[in-house]
Amino acid sequence: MVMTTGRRERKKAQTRKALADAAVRLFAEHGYDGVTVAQIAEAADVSIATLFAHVPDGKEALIFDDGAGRGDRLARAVRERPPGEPVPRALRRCLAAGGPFAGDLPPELRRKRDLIVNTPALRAYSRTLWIAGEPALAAAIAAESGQDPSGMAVRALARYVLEIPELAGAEPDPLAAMHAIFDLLEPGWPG
Amino acid sequence: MVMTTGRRERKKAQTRKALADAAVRLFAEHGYDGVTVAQIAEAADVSIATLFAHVPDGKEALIFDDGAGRGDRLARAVRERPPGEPVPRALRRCLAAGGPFAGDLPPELRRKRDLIVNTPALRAYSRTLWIAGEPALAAAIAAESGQDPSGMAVRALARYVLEIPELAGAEPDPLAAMHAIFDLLEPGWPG
DNA sequence: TCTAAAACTATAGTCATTCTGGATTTGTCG
DNA sequence: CGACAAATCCAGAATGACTATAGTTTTAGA
Repeated sequence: MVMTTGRRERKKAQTRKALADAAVRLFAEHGYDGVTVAQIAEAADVSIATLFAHVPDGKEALIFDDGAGRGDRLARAVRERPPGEPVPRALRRCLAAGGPFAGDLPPELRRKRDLIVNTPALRAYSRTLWIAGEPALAAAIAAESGQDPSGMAVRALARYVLEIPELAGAEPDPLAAMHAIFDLLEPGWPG
Repeated sequence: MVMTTGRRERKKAQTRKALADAAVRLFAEHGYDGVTVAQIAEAADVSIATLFAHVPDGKEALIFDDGAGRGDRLARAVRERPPGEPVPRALRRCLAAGGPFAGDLPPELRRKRDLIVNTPALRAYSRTLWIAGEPALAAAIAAESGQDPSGMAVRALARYVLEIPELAGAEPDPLAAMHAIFDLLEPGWPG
């Protein structure tokens, strides 16, 4: 019996959000290295042990409370794209919509995005979140082009696409940079 | 006056090597996480403070004593390739010669390579060493194709090439995997 | 209400890394 | 040679992330 809306789950999500909010605020104020996990736990009014129970992946994971499913979104975009649309175009669309490429964000999210882009530890962790979706994306691409999902060509393609945010995110014009990379990858695209 | 062969430099290199040797041996015996830097310092007969003076980048950097210049080798391979040879072919040759792709290595080096490939922390650090050569490789590629060295297309190309070792290094046939990736990148290659 | 799982906490570790402050060694120059 | 400055070394303490333990509170569900 999975009661997804029990008080327990609600409190859990609430605490997780309090931790993420405290982390974003404090990081923005004092910088990532200028804040200790003890201070974040204090600000969220929980013990350090509880903090790590909620965020087992550690300090860098604190601000990423909105699920890890970044890479998986791309796989879904491929699978559910309009019929006839080429795979790379679907990927361009999906990438452009989120992550570092979205044009106008609420100031709160913009601050968070800048924080990630400008903090090496957070950028690196963000990359691992994206890359975790590699098998899913490789499977989706392979299904469309009739290739082996574990073959190197498909795997590399998935990896290269998933690394675009980190590669283009810090450019003056991230969106243009993203398209430039796709223009590079598309000629070799299978199928 | 830079006396490159003074006793000081010699002792320094000697200690650095002792640390690297002790680290490789202990890591191979007990695994990366099964060894503390204190044990490595002990085995090399130096204090912990001295260990960090020799290896400021920390535990992962211990076994990489042979200069960081991996990525730079690729840039040189491009610049000094035989006249008329396409850039990608020169890169294939250079990559195939070293890193995880070399066929027959002395058992000592093979053990070290397996250690790196099978240890996430070491693999990640190895990647940062490769990637550090991105600007140099991008400059070399740009010079050949008459493009802007800081343009996204060239930068992405350099990055993607430098990530081949991490991407293909763990495959059953690393060399074949490497060539598969180049077959993917070459159609979009500029110039 | 009763019970067992889940969540919370304080406390005490372990480990990597940095800092401090002083000793020792080495290159150089008079 | 002998002294001086720089580089090197070291013990020891401190910081900070993270883990392990063991006991307390809260909640879900019968």
